[in-house]
Amino acid sequence: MARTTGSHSDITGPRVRAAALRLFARHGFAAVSMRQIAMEVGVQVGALYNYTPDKQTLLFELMRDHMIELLRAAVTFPRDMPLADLENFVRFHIAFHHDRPDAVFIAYMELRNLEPDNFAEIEALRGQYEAVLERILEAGRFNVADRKIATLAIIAMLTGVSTWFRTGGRLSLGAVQEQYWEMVRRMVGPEGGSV
Amino acid sequence: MARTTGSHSDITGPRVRAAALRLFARHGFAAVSMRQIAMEVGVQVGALYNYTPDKQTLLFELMRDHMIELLRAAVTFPRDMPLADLENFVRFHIAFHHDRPDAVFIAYMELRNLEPDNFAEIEALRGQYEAVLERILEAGRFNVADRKIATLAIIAMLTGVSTWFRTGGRLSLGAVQEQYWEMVRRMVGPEGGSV
DNA sequence: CTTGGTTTTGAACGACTGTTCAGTTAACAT
DNA sequence: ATGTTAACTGAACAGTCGTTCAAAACCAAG
Repeated sequence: MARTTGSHSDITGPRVRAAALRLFARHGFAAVSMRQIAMEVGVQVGALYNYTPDKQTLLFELMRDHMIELLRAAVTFPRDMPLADLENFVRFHIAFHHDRPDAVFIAYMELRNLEPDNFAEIEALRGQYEAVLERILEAGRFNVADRKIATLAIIAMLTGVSTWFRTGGRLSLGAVQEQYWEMVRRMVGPEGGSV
Repeated sequence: MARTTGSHSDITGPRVRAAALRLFARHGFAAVSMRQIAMEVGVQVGALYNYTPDKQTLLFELMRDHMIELLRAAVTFPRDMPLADLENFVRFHIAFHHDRPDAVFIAYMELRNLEPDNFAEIEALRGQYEAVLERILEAGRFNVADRKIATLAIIAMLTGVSTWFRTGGRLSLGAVQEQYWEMVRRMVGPEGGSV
């Protein structure tokens, strides 16, 4: 046997990435072997190397693609009214991360498994994403003592949702978005707030 | 050669745990080999098995000990005035986690590498810690729509500090505590707040 | 100085690791 | 129908993995 029936680059390629994403998120980059990925795809190990030069690059590209997609979606904000932009950001962050639990998990947990150059690139993208929120906080005259800290605090808080939220649980995603928006709104002080 | 001069169980034991903690935090459980740990301790691999039945248990006990210490420190709160208790909790959480960056990192990142039974035990301890904050929020009549969500949001926000805070940076730990307390105070609404 | 117990070594076990590549087969163009 | 190329197999490479264990070396007590 060699090439299997119905085998195509544009079919196997995405399947390799999907399997890697799933397994890396589930068990961690270091704990997953190339043979496990191959088995999930239904192919022999060697075939994977048609789609990635090595395991490290496979991880890096998954993270990079996720961050780029996140960033692209984030910068399309209208950027008109700061309070509305902030609300949009909060709801967007929760929804976007909820739709991609595996990618989110990897992007936050596997940084230490990246080689220095790759790490720097992902960190830069993350910085750009944080800058989106920071600019919103800057545009509105929110009552924050330190804009950078408020940015990081809000993002950490919102990202935390994906560690416990499960569809079909006590609360709908909409209800969660609502409550987090309420908390963030209060956190950044007045401006249509409670004063 | 066999036993080396000055070798003692009560010296090597802690050194094994310290090395494992450091390496697991740095590179991840799955990426660290028993031989690496042994080398850090200055001993051969086999010697490690005088101090742990296996690698998995070594990880589990590090996490369990950390969680127990965290919990013990947390339940000593006076539990008199809710607003003061909340402030104490915020400052405590930041300080405690800042003092143990490696243990914190492991406790939050290596859950998926625990076998089911071990996982359940750590999760139970985590639940108890969350309950401490939840009870504080319950005692005070804070303006939170959902107590459980507020609990998780606050803890996620506070824990996030350890991902970026470095001693000697722009802000002192005290200043960070101050700002986070301010944000939390606003987040949970009135009660000596801004209304 | 000997005995008994604790601690560590050194080597080995079988299984698994990421990666490479010649050979084989399916798909497509002519 | 034939030739070309893209996709995959199967096997091998040199290491590394967690774990076990007899033998050796140390420490303390008698």
